Amino acid sequence: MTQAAEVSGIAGPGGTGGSRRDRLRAATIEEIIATARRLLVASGPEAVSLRAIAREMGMTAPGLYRYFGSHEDLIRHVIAEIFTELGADIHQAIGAAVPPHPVSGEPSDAVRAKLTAKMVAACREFRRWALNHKAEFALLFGVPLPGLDEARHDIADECALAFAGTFFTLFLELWSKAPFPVPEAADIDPGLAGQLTRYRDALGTDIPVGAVLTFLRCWTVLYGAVAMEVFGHMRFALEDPAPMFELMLGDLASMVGLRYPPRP
Amino acid sequence: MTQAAEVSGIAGPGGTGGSRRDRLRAATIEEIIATARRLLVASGPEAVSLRAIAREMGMTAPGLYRYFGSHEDLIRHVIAEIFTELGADIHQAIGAAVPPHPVSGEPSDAVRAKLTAKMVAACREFRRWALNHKAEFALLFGVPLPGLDEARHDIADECALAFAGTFFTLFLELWSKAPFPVPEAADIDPGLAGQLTRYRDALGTDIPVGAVLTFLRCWTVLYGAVAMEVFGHMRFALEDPAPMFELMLGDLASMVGLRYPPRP
DNA sequence: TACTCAAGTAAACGACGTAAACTGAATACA
DNA sequence: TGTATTCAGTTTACGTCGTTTACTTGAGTA
Repeated sequence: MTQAAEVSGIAGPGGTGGSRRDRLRAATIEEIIATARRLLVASGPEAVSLRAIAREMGMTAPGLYRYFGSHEDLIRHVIAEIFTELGADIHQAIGAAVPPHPVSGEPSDAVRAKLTAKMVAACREFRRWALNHKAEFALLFGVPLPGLDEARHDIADECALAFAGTFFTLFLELWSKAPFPVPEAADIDPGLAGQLTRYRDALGTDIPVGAVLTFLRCWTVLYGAVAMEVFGHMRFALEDPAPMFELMLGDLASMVGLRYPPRP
Repeated sequence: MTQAAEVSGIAGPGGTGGSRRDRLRAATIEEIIATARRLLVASGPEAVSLRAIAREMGMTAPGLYRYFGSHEDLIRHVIAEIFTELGADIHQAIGAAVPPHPVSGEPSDAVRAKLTAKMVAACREFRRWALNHKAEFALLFGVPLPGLDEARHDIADECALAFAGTFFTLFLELWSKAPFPVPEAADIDPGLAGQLTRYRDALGTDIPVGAVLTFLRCWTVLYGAVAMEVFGHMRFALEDPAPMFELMLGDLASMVGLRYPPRP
């Protein structure tokens, strides 16, 4: 009966639009996630329902329970994939960064110019991606899915950590090639120092805790600026926050001993 | 029939729990919003459905359409009320602020100490409220309801603007009682300067656009720190971000020419 | 050839937002 | 005083959703 229905289209894919997957091959987790992402991008977060995904794949919603324990479980896998992709995207932007103009002066000036270009490229790419992928950004960096208190640890958190690593790797490069002053460990609140030490050890590096602190402060500032703009919480004052983002890049640069915009 | 059902409880409020409102009086918008808020606080944002609100009030969901055009319309009124309440809350915290210890030295030091205490109190109260009202904070400052692009202007935006006024009033006080250096108007990107001028004029003050810029940068930093913490996006590194918030208060203070923590 | 099992489907449950039609009481007007 | 209108809902219904349960089907295997 099922196959009869499948064949009953008068010829060719028939009236349903031809987007049904091959009935003789099982679906894969990757296909499901890819379909969910297409729906997310095309029609926003609330369009990513099990029924819509299944419809898009030519199957029915309960079938998806073979692959995911729940709707939320599926979404968390989507989040994980987006984190990974965004990380790679920013990684590539860092690699492609070049200083805006050749630098005269001492060799260390050239190094700093290159590092500044990388940092600016990473932050700009983060903002650019966020503004071009608002629904995805909201999923990754907006209010979390389950509850606001729950402390889970799943694949999405895993990938979030890896994503943070993208920025942290850049930060390490800044630190190693052009060290900058950071708070003394002795000057940091003991409770905070302990947490920072744990995080540093989890990262597997040996930079001072003060540097880890600086990293997190940079990340907070960057997150605030981008989230504010993407979520439209700046529209009460500003139509186009782009110039303010550039100013914030200057703040960020000075936190890591660089200068932006550079002296021409 | 309706009234018979109302009376059919064996005696007293009966089995439904006694939370039904008086059938002889019409509901009011305020009652509906208050009921929605109770549900929001008690059971999170997804619990605030028209059916649940109506149930709680002893009526049926379509009846609410007499008062609101849609579920979203109702929620936006809830948001507006929360904005107003939060503004009043912070306003009160500012009024109650006192410097941590008596200040010796010049009179201007006492003024600065008082201003610092107010600023710190306002920011701390914002964070405290956010952490104690996560669901409400998410509604106000998370990803907006309709879409991420739409530019609407309704009662919620009205109240958001008024809420910003709470912080801006404080900022004006800081500026007038202890002026601090701000960017020169000539040094600001022309496009940004134009936007800042418009916003300043809408606010009805005559402070320099550089001061408006400083205000918005402070707000961005504060928003970033609090949103990050409330949404749990810092948990990948830190369990308790409270000490980092205190550090950020120091950054904020220095942006407005104050010092925090103060020299003892 | 019969058995097992993965990968689904079909039907159903209780939620949800919303639309349309209807009802009973209060009010306005002749 | 009687009648028309309006208010404040209710009833019913539609299509959506996540999820559960029971059933089917085709492929691989003992």
